[in-house]
Amino acid sequence: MVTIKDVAKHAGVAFKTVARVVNNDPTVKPENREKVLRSVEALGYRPNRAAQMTRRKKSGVIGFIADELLRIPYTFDLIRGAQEMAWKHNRELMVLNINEHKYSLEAAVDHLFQHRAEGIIYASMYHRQVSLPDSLTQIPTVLANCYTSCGRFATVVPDEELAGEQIVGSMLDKGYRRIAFLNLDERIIAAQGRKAGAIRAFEKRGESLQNLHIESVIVEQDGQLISRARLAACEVIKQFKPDAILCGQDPMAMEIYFVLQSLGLKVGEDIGIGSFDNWDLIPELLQPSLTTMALPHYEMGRWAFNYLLDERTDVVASKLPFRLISRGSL
Amino acid sequence: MVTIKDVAKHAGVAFKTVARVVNNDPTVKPENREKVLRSVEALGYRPNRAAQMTRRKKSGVIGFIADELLRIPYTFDLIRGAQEMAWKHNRELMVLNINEHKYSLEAAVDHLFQHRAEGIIYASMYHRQVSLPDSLTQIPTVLANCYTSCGRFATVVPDEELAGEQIVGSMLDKGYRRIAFLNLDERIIAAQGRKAGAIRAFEKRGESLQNLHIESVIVEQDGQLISRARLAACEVIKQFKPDAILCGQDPMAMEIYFVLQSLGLKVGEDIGIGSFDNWDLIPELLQPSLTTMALPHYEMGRWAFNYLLDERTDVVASKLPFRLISRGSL
DNA sequence: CTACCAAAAGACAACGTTGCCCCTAACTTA
DNA sequence: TAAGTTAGGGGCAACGTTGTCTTTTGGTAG
Repeated sequence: MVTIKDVAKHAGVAFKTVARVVNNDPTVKPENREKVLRSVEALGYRPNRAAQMTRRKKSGVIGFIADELLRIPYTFDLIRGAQEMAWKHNRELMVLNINEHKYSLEAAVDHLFQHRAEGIIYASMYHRQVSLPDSLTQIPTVLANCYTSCGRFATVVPDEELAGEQIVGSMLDKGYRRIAFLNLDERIIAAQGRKAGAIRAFEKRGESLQNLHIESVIVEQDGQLISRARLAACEVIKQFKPDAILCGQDPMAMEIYFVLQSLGLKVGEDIGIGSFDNWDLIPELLQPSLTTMALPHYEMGRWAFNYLLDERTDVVASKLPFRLISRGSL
Repeated sequence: MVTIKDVAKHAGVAFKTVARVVNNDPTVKPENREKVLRSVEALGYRPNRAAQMTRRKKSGVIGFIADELLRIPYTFDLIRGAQEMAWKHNRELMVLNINEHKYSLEAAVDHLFQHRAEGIIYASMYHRQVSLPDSLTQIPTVLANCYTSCGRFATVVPDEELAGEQIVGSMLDKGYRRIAFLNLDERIIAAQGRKAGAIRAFEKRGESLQNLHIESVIVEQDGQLISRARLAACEVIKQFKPDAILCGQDPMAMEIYFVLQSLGLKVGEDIGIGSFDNWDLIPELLQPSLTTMALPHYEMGRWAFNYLLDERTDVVASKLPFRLISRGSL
C-alpha cells in the first residue's frame, strides 16, 4: 500500500508536510497543500488506521456486545442507533455477537481489550437482568436493555411502567372502559412494569380496578415460551367481557386477531386491541393495522453510545419512553 | 496499558522472549515460559492488535457492507454466518451499515481501505441487482444475495428456481393438483426464478400447466410495496378453485390465513398453504404452522467469508439451496 | 583444554504514523 | 542595521509490536 512517504516523494515535500495536510494543519502554504492533495489523489493514498492508532494511543474503538439469547428482529435497531453515532463521530463500532453455546462473553471482552476499546456497550436482546465479568469494570461500560444486580454499571432501559400507563391511559381516554391485559410471564421485568403502569393509569383517572383484568398468558417453562393466548382470549372475552384487549407483544396480538375473527368480532369496531413492541411487519400486516407501543431500541443505542462518547462516569439508570404508534385497532 | 516490555521487566527477561512466549515460539525454555506466563497473568497483559497489524502488515480485517434498503429481520443471519466464521479464523469482521440517505457506499469503502481490509463482503438485504464503485476491484470482493450487471465479482445467491421447483414438487408429491402461486412482483429476480421453477416441477412430472395459476400480487410502485394479496386470494379461490396456494413470502401467507378463515376454509385440511422465506416468528405463530422454504442467509454469509478466506479469485456465481421446512400447512 | 554446535535468548531495526523540537527565511520593530 | 517575531516546514524519536541477525550458554567430541 502507498504510504505517507510515497506521497511526500511524489509531491516533493517532507513526509511531515504530508501528515500536516492530511490532518488539516493550517500551517501549510496553500501552494504546498495543493501539491500534496494532488499527489494523494494521484496515488490513492489513505492513512493507515492501525498505524495511527499505535502512535496516537487512541483506538477510537467502541465495543458492542450483542447478547442474542432471543432473536428478535427489531433489536437490530439498537446496533444501528449506536453505529450511526459512531460513524458520525468517526469511531469504530466493533460488534460482537455472543451466544451461550459457541461465543462466550469472556472471549468477546478479551477481544475488545486487545483492540484497546475505549468503551463497551453490552446490549441484551430483551429487557432482563444479566451478570457480567469483573473485568468490565476496568473499562467504561454501559448496559442497554438490561441491568445487573450489582448496580455498578450505567444502564439504559425502556420505561416499561410509563409505557403501560401511556397505552392504558390512551385506551381509557378513547372511551374504552373494561380492559383485559394479556401480559407476558410476570417473572419478566417488562411484564411487571407494564402491569404497574396499567394499574396507575386506572388509579390516576379514578377508574375502578374492577374494570381491569390482568393475566399472564405467555409463560416460560424450561427455557421455552409457551403461549396460551388464544385459549385465554376466548375465556376472557366470555367471562370478563372486555371492550378492549391489551397484548403483551405484537405476535400475541396477531393470534388474538385470529381468535376475534373466528368469534365474528371486528377489531377496532367491536373491540379495541393494543399491544407492545412494534414488531417488524406484524403491526402493518394486520387489518386493521395494530396500535402498539414501539420499544425505543434505536434511542437506547444512541443513548449508550453518547454516554461513552461524553466520557461520563456517573452510574445512572436511564429510562427511555416507548413511542405510541396509533393505527386502526384502537 | 501494560506492554510487552512491562511484562519483560516483571519476568526478568528480554522483551523478545515475551514476544516468543505470546506467539507460541517453541524455542523458549519451559522454565522461562512459565515465568513469562505468570507475569502476563499478573499484569493482565494483552497484545495490542493495532501494533501487531502495523508490524505484521496484515490487518486481518474483512469488511461487511450491509445494504439495508429493506429491513428484513432474518437477514441478520447473513451477518452472523460471516461473523462466526471470522471469529473462528481469528479475523475481524467490520460491519458497516449503509443506506441511501445518510451513509454512503463510497464512505464505507473508504473506511475499509483505511483499515486495510483484506476482503469485502457486500450483502444486499433482498436478492437484487446492485451497482458498485470501481474501487472495489482493487480488493477481493464477494457479493452476497445480490449481483452486478458487469459480472466482475464473485457472487453467492439463493437458488430461486430450485426453490420454486422443490416446493411445488413437494406439493405435487403430496397429492395437491391445482396450485395457485401468488408471486411477488415479476421485476424481482426471485419472482422470476421461482416461477420458472414452479413450471419445471409441473413439466418434470408431466402435469398439465392448466393446473398451475401464477399471478403477481405484490407490486412495487414508487418504491412502495403494494399488496393485493387478500383480494387476489378471494378471486383466485372463487375462479381457479386451487387445492393449494403458494405464497411469495410468509407475510403474504399470513394475510391468506385471514382470508381463508373468513371463508371458513381450514388450512392444511381444506386447502394447503406453502410459502417462501421462513420469516422470523410468522411461520410458527400461524395455526397450523406454515410450511415454507427457508432462505439460506446463514449459509450465504459463511460461503462469502470462506471465499475470501481461501483467497479465491475465480469469478463464480454460486447458488445455494433453500431449506424446505415442513410444518402443518401442507 | 579447545573447537564446535545447537539451543536459547538478546539486540536492533522496521512497520506507518504523530508529537516534539528546531531550523530557515521573511518580515517587523526599534 | 540589529534584534526579535512568526510562518512554514524539516528532522527525528516514539508508539508496541515482529523479523532478522547476533550473542550467549551449555554440552559434547576430539
